Amino acid sequence: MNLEGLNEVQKKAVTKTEGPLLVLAGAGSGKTRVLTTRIAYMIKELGIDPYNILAITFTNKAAKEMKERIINLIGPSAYEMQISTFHSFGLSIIKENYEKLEYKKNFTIFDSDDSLSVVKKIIKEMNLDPKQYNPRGIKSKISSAKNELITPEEYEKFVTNEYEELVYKVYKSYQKKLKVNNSFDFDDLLIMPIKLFNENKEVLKNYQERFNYVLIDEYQDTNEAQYILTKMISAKYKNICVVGDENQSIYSFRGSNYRNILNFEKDYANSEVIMLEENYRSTKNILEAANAVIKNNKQRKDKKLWTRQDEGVKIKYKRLVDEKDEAFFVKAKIKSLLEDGVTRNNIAILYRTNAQSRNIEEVLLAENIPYKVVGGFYFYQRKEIKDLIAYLKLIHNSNDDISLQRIINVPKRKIGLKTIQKIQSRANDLNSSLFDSIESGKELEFKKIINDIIAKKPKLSITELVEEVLDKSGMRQELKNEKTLDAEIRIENLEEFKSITKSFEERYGTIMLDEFLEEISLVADIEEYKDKRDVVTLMTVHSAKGLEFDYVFVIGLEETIFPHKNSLMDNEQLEEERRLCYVAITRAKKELFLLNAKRRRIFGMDTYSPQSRFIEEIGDEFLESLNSENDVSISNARNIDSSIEYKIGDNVTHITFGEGIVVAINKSILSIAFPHPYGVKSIMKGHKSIRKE
DNA sequence: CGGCAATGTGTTTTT
DNA sequence: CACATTGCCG
Repeated sequence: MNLEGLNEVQKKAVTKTEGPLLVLAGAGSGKTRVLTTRIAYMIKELGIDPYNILAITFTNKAAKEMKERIINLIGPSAYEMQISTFHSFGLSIIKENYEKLEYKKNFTIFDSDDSLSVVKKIIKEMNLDPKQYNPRGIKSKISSAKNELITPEEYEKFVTNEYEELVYKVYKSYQKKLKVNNSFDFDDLLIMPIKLFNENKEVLKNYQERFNYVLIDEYQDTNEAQYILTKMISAKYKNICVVGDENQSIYSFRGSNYRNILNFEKDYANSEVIMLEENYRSTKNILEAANAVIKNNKQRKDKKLWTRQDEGVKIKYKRLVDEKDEAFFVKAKIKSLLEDGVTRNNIAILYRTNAQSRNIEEVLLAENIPYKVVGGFYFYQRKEIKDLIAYLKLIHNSNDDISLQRIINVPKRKIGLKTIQKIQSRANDLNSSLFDSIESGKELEFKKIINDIIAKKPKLSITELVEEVLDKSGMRQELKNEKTLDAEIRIENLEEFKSITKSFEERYGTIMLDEFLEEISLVADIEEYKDKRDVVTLMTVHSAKGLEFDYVFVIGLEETIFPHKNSLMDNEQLEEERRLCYVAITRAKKELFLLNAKRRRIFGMDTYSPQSRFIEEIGDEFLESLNSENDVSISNARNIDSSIEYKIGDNVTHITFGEGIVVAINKSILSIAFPHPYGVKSIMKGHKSIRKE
């Protein structure tokens, strides 16, 4: 096993395999390399069975990457290893033990929207005004409680006011509903294994024996449930290695607690601590800028990253007129980088909120610069896709009342509120699911459709099953009848869904419905199923954690955006924004551009914000301002050939997005439907990026 | 029951 | 601005 090329500290982190180990790994300190080498070392040098190793990462992407890198190091035996996110690890335990949890095999997983629907429904049933009691707020309270491992019974004890009393009632009923629906929400994927282990010590023992080597990445982002789960699994052998950096803790809104990492030494006796402080990623300027920002946080261990690298060029800062100008600046800069021979894969644009991607997309689109948006909710969030998935969920688990209610009248079957109330009350009387309680009326026809598909299911592939649903449900026909552009796009999207199922089948062979539903509920990011292309990357700073790029643009550095307005009042939250900024800066290897806009349209309203405080915190030493007194907008240049006429239905080819169909024309703007995952894009008539067939 | 217009409400961040 | 929800009419 070749450990050359690792520094002394890294080598130690690789070879100290027994007992508790805390690796404090600063940004860019070669953490992933250490982790993968460590696992390879354990298997190859020490002969540890990969089956006995559990590695937990924070995102599916990280899990996938880690697995690939280990396979490169040691070959296919790495497939024996469990490398997954906390949530998919939890799910795998649930799958092996659903009976002990008193669930049926065909359980489903509720996504955040499903959970919200349940809460809304409960509030309605309690005859409360959802305006007065915001369902989102209540849902988030419930989720926090669950992640703190507080049961409804325990929650009741802490109730101090009317609102908490209400949350308690909703929480209790929420849990009951999940159970009746034979379903788990995201939080359950962590909690249920803990419950299982508490009630079945021998089950826990089996997992402890199996996973006698445990590795946890991004430990600073673990919440209470994840913390306890980790502790339980590793309690027997205590061969636990956690890796993290409290300066990069950015998920407290999800209950994560960076104190878990600070307390590690107290939690595990005889633990060893290794600090990786040499940064191999960024230039001195970038690294020092990051240090300058983070030192403003009071709550942190004092540690400082250093690098042997050159100073590099100063960070560029530019304040622009508005968000369009900002996007144009990014585009212009990217173009010149590309002309200098930089490849698109080495460029990223980072932002605080998902909504900010839009302006950038429009400009890149018009300029034929291929890009991908990572993590956007894009596809799976579309109505028609969610409807289709609801059909699949109901077919899989007929107890899923939430899915049933979503689609019982999709397409329109003249089943309205009255009918649903009727079914509901019969279901209550019979103590059955909505689906089982149906025995007459229009709804019986719906039931028949579902039952027919269920009967055919064993003989069908997922793609065929989807086809069957689109066909027999009447969804496709209804959209076809509409003959609107909107409907056409929806049909396109549904067809596109089949290309996902197909790529699944090509990749994994025959896949069962439950596996498929599982996958799409846990891996929301469609980019994961696509081949790597040479494109510019757009994503939130949160999604960028763990990644690196030669050239990084951070946009929207304004007070109220970054730091976000909701965080300005609370110092704890402000410090988290600052850590987020630290993450953003440290993504860059060679050059960093910081941008903001004087004026920005938010909710259709013009808003004016001063520059982000983080700009000043970096200071002139590392920062070069590109602002001058007489700045003018640069966003008026356009390249259009107005002589080309278009009509709806025209086939066009876009250099980046391939073949598309014109689905709408609004003055000089064309709406063109492109294949998945691009969807419908707006492009100027006659723009040089498109060619009429 | 469906359709349409009026009204209102919201965006941090993600498994 | 974009969308979801509500209220009213046929």
